[in-house]
Amino acid sequence: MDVTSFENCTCFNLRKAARAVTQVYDEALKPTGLRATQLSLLAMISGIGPITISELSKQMVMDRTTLTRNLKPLITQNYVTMTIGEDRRQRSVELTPKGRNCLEKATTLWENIQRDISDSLGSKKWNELMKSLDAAIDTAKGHM
Amino acid sequence: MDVTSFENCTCFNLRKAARAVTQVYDEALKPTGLRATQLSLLAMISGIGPITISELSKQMVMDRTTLTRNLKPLITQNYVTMTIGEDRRQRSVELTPKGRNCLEKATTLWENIQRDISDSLGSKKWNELMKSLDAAIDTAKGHM
DNA sequence: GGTAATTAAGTGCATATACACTTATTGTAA
DNA sequence: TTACAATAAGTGTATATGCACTTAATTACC
Repeated sequence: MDVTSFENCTCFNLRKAARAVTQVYDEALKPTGLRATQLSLLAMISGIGPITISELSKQMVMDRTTLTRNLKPLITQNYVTMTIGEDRRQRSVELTPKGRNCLEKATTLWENIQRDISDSLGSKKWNELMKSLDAAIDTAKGHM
Repeated sequence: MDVTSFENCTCFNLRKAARAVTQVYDEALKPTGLRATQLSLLAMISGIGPITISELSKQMVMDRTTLTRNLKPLITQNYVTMTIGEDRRQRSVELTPKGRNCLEKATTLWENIQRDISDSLGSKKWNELMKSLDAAIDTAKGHM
């Protein structure tokens, strides 16, 4: 494959795939009112919360200011609380019971679409995709 | 690998990788004033233009309304022209000489970062990534 | 030829993304 | 202890993304 052909742009193809797959996940998650990114956030906070904005942004590989804004609708809907930490510069982010409940309900739908997509891809190709993405993220981090 | 573990969410990992890689490409393209998405658009229009909005949006796997908005800054900067087609519902999109010139200059920078990233990944892993992304896009399209 | 269905594109709204800059707080060194 | 450096987070601005709805033009059917 020709690396220097525009149609093989790593960035373009990653974004294209992200757009396509996000639409499928968003559609599947519609009954929950959550977008794919929001579910990722709830799941991440559930797994490692209480956590600060900066730390969470590192875990998500997401700009800190992007994270702040992505948290906003989740806080408005009372899925997440943001409180001032011991170090008063920090903010501590945590799931509410309502957020945990929403996450639990969304998990079923997520599992369905996640399995659906990985089945369609086939186990081998899905594993390759996951490994390739991890490698791409590592490589990109090395260039930042 | 466990398909039903949140950290292996296909959508989350695709978006995460897209974020990380986009930042690297955007940084590399800074001297041109183009973002990665804008360069993709110029390159695509250059390759297949003149083309209608709907057709271009299909090629980009990008929502038509997203495309309209992404074209705006390129039109403002006079890199792209949008004219009314024979069928007056359609818009015909095309590169200007200025746009072609900008694309040409950006191509060198793009080739550098594209090669840099694929070299870091290694030829084998990069090829796997490209193939996996293509497969993911096809699978997603099948679910839309 | 006229009306209904179809098609092409735009707008309103909301989220997603990140850089540059600012504000508030904490740590450090003279 | 005070002044400066470092750290955590928010805001302004601009692009990126797509759904729901609207407008304009063409096609199809009678």
